[in-house]
Amino acid sequence: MATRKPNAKERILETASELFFQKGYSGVGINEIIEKAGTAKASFYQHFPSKESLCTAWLRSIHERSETQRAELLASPEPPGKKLASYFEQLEKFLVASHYRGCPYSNTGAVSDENCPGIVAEILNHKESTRKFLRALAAQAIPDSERAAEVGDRIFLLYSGSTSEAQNLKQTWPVRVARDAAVEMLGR
Amino acid sequence: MATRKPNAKERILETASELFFQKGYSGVGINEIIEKAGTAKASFYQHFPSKESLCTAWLRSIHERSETQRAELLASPEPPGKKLASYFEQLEKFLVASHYRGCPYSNTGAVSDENCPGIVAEILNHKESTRKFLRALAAQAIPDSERAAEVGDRIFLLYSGSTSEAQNLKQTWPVRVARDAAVEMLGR
DNA sequence: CACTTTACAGACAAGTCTGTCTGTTTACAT
DNA sequence: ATGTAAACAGACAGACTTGTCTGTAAAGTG
Repeated sequence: MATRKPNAKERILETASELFFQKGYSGVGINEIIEKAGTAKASFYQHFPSKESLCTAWLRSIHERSETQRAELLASPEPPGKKLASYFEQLEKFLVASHYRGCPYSNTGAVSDENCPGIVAEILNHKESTRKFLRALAAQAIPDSERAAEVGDRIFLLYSGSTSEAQNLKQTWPVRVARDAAVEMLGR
Repeated sequence: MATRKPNAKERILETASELFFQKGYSGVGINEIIEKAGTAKASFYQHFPSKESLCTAWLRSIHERSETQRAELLASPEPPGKKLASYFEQLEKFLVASHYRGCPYSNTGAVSDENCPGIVAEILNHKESTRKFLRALAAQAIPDSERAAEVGDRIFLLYSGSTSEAQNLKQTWPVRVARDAAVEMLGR
């Protein structure tokens, strides 16, 4: 027995991604992760120096995925209003599929101590990146660049608020309300 | 020694309020609470059957405080736009004073398990109450009641999003951006 | 075949957590 | 003054936490 399976690191990261997202960073322990990933504890600490570093690896991986999605959307030839609407509709699908677990970054930030600089930095990076994306999308519809930045920021807040409240209320109306408000903002 | 101080329950609740808010529900233990409150563990469990019940008592107490503030604001004779602006400015002061700890309800909801029905109910209650308040405030400026409800919901999302992102970014601009957007929404 | 990398199993340390329990002391009201 | 309620101190149980350590087994490479 003890059949050695390769790619322990990948298995750990995938399992941890699922668990961190569904149960929150502080709600999951190393023991549960390695048990569900089918690895030994020594294998874990060979690849990750600490639980926090596993967390930052997770946040970074989902950040990269969303970055490519956003780049594709920005480059798409559809009208900006339609792209924005479909961005919110993507969010709605994501929230329903994940049982309204909300934003992984905000959730993690709500529990991680101040003495977790790596995690805090990852959250900051992702949030600023989201803001930048929405400003760029707004700029595709609004010529005045100063006004576009302002509208982009407003949409950023609607996006964040709808994610958070859909999580709290376990309902989808916040996302639809935010989508309509955001699209209206673009349309002038 | 062992000078018996009365009002152990109050001291516990006050201490826990401070700690839960600053460090998050899952980041604070019973031992820390009773130590800082200067009570014995037995005294704690005489007043609260569990940590969760202490948490719901905390959430309820701050909910009641904000309810009276909102009732006063709704009844004030100032124009609705001004009231809304000052509601956001209150939020900004609160966030700065608390070192950007964000919304106690959302923060608690991000970590409490699904098997904490009392906490979940308290969050739901507060959030629905906030939504109702903002709908009522919007109705004071918008005659069409259906449109007022829609605008109230949008402001609710701006309010939530600005709180959340001010926490993540540790900056105040989200609150000011949300305030301006919200006031504009009322003004037509 | 020999060597190195990778993963395995699992005990262990040192600390945390919630909650229970026993017993003592203080304050107050009758 | 006597009974009762509330608060005290603190040991204890049992489970959990992160991280370390020792040793072994399997796979790939020269």
